[in-house]
Amino acid sequence: MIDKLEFLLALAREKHFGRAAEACGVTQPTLSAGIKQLEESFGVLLVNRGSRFQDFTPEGERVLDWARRIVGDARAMRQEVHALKHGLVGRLRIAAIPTALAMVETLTTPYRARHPDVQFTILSRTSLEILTHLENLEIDAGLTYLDNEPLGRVTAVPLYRERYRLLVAADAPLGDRDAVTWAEVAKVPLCLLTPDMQNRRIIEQLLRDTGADPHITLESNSMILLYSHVRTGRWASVMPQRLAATLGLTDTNMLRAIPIVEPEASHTIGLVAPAREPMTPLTAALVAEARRVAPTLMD
Amino acid sequence: MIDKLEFLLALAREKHFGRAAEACGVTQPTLSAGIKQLEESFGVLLVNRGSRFQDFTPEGERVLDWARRIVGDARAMRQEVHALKHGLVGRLRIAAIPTALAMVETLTTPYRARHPDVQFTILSRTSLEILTHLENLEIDAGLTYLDNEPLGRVTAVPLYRERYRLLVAADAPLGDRDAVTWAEVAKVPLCLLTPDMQNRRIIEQLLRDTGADPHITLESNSMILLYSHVRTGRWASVMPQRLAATLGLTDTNMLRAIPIVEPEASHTIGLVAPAREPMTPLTAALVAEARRVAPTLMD
DNA sequence: ATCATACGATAGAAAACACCTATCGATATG
DNA sequence: CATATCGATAGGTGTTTTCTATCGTATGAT
Repeated sequence: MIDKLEFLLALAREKHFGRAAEACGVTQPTLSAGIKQLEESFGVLLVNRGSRFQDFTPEGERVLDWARRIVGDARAMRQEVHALKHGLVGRLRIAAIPTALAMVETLTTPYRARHPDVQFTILSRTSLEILTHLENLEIDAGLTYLDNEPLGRVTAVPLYRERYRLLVAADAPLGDRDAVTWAEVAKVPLCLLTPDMQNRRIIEQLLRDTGADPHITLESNSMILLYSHVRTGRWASVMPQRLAATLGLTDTNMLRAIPIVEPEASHTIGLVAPAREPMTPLTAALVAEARRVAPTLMD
Repeated sequence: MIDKLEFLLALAREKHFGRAAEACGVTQPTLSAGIKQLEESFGVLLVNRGSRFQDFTPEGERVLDWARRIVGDARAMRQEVHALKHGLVGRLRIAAIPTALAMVETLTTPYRARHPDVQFTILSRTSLEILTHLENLEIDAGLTYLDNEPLGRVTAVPLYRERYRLLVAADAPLGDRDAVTWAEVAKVPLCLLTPDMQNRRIIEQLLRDTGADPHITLESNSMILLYSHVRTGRWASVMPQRLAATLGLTDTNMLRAIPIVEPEASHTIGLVAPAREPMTPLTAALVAEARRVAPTLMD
């Protein structure tokens, strides 16, 4: 039964019987049969298919919702029992938005000190991807914006507030200022993340709110790429202050990190984890760690 | 997997492999094998047994906790999908403490008007039994005291407050009074419920608090039995006012229902249901009904 | 229109699994 | 010490699961 529900979850992820089967480690007929068995046991069609996967029926969506919960609970149960015997062992899968990647360390370092046998997989993802991956049980926790898009069924722990700075060479236009307005920033050619990133959309919105039409010279989904450009002092960018500090971009002779005002925008970033009660022990420990370090990060 | 968890739940209920197997509709070796498979899959012993069932290991208790949730969710899922197709159909299992039995009608009657295809099984149980049966998924909801013993993981809807009256013949001692004190009641021989009922313990405590040693002439776990005795006018009892009214005991020529004061004791009675989110559709509808009628019952 | 391709359903065989009956061994009970 | 009770074990049987191979259909390209 639970295996069949896993089939259904895989199908929801992959939207493709063959790939879903592969993800589950079974052949396509096996997965097809599994889905059909679910349908027969419920007496309802769950998947609309016409020679290929189309989508889920309303009933299918409901079952999917339950399946996420039941499968998640089953995994949490296994993990908890295992932890009772062997302590906290396993792999924690975390996803973070690019601008928060540098902050993951503030969680993982103390976590590892407490639980040295836990391994980490940390992925760079968009805020939307983080939420869907949380839903699909593909990650255990995420680091993302808490106050913008609706989060869904998650527990959130606020960690810090993202405030924006203009990173620019000291001898470039605006480079001598103690503060700049968004209207002024909008006139400078910028390196930013790609538009699928919420950070980019936030910044672009702030720029547009001034009435200007911002000019994005260079965009990338990789912070390393933006970093390497900005560090030369020949490119400007808008970055969260804390991130720029972590990257050492505020300490160079060439570069200045200038507070941007009017409005003094900020967004809360925090840890999100599935709203399961109780959580898996690994995740619970991460949330505990987050609550512990949050006071040292929030202002 | 889920079937095995059901085995475990049955074993927790019956504390006996053979009876648990019978309850699950399988033979004892099958159930034994199922438990053993769970143990092997977790790599931990779940049940302490030495030639017979003893108890659950700590790990077993944890698994049991998860099993309750997972099995409950699986059932809720089935019911919800079924309800999507066929509307609210099925059987609602309710347990109520004896003094609340007469109030069940205030929920079931409007419920049935809304959902005529739902059948009911209503059992008379002690407040403790109600809570364990809720835990074990043997009932869908209960009617019991909300403000005395700890309730556990349930959602509670207060329905009404139980206040106490002395039921006594008009020509008996105290029969002419407009109000009596608990101290006075303590001197009258009474018919009450058996001591496993919380109502009995509540009333007896109130009587003892006066310093007296109450005299219980007759006790029973059946309200019908108490009713038939009290109705003759030859026996006295202490009953919740609302119950006495429902039974018509306050309208006879012979009998009087006298408010008991000093202290003016009262206890909240309400609907309890498993704290599952979302609930099964049948249970959710019952809780909704309770919230609807509560204002008409509470004072 | 025709062909090629991708996708999911179906058929049939082999393997795995679950469940049963019968029985054993151990431990309480008289 | 005899007996009954309980749960584990053994062995056999029927079902279920899963595999490989193939089919039918829709889609897209030529």
